[in-house]
Amino acid sequence: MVNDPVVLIAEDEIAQADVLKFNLEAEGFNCHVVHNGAKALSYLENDLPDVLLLDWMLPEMSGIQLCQKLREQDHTKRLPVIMLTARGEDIDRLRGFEVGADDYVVKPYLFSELVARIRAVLRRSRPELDDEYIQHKDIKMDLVRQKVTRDDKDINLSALEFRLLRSFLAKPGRVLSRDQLIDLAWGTGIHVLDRTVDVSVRRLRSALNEYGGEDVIRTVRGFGYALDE
Amino acid sequence: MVNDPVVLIAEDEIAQADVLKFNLEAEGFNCHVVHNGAKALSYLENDLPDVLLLDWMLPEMSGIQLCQKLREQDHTKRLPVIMLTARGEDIDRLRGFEVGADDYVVKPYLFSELVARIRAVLRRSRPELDDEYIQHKDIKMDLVRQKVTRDDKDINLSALEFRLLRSFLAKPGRVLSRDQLIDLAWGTGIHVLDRTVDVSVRRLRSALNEYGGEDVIRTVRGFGYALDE
DNA sequence: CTGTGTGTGACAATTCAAAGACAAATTTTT
DNA sequence: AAAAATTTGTCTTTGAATTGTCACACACAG
Repeated sequence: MVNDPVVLIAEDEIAQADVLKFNLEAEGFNCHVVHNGAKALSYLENDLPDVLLLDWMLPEMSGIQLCQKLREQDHTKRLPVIMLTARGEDIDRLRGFEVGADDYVVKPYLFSELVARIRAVLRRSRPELDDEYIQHKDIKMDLVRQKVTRDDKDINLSALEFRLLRSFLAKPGRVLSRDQLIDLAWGTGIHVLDRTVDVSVRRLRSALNEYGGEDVIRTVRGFGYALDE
Repeated sequence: MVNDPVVLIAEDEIAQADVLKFNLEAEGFNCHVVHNGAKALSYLENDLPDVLLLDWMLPEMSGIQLCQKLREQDHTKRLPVIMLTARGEDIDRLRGFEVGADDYVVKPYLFSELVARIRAVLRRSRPELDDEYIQHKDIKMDLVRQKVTRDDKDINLSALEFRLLRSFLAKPGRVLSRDQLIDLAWGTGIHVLDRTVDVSVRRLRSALNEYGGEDVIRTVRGFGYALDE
């Protein structure tokens, strides 16, 4: 019998950490919570989790600093790290500055997506946990690699188009209003015009139909759009 | 006239409210967020959501106080309220219906459980919002897909015709006056002529009878219209 | 029959979404 | 760091569908 994967959550907001822990445990992860960088470090002296969920903003020692420190220490050098960042917090620094995170998730996140990311990171060390993807008709979406294929041919989507398609795939058939789509694909609190959704849907459509095939997105006049079933 | 159930989230922690909103929207709820009791009250002056998610600890006015206040006001008296409380916060008082919440969820909560509670409360107060389908004789209306079939053949309805038919289906057999229909299908406060209702009913009729079948809408001379039983 | 209320066809005003274009912002390449 | 390529948001135009109103025909009750 294999032990449940262990997740260390480094997050200063107690309420948020608790909700996270509770939900992840229901998904079969074993969680420990620490509320600042120092405690994370001292925890890691004794125990190595399978993955570290690291809030970008931590008191005393920021997520970046902690992450860099981890990369210096021999025993934590290969520890998988997933960063939790708020939108707008300079994500470039994450990639460009070679902080060394394995992945990052932007808040507010879809809980199911976070789980998928964790599973993906774990897959490296524990290959019995497999990849997470969504399929609908001939469209396959790999949540982790951010890749989409249709009829086994690669579809090239921008980040926004990817999130838009993901919103549709999450609830196939359901009519989503433009406002809902903005919340789901752009993010809560982001302000763009209704018409911008139309344009992005058009771009998504034409990307999906690049190699032929029927239009899978149904326009529902006066309401919004839906994925055809 | 949005179709999805509307959830008002009263929670002061922005990050937490955002994650909640994001996830609930992916489940098909339409969410609004307010960050304190006063704002919740003023929101409720104008709009009534289908359910209120209320954090026990709110700045300025606690969740309890707010809830009690809501029970005093006529228009919010029957508003379903789900309390979000931290463990240890005195749940007995909630149970002892001293406060008047319809249900409560203890933080940290399982996201899926919260969704289940919301659905349960919704089922009680507005069962038609929780259903995917409304059916009447050979007419099926799929609310989340915004599709109508009669005798399994697709019926093409405009947005207004859809809302009109939904109004009839919500109260099968009951005679609805033109004014009532205007409130239900056009929206409260919208001004159109009585005769406009007649014309829209005609259009709805002819759409429904496109592939044959009896007229299901009965004219009640001097009163209005009703769905035949 | 008569007057009120409803169905019908027609029409104009309005609303709505697709397409095309373009500039600002972002990312990638050089 | 500069240049090129891509992505993204907005605007305008265009065509089509929807919607509100009217004038007139018809139906029904008294």
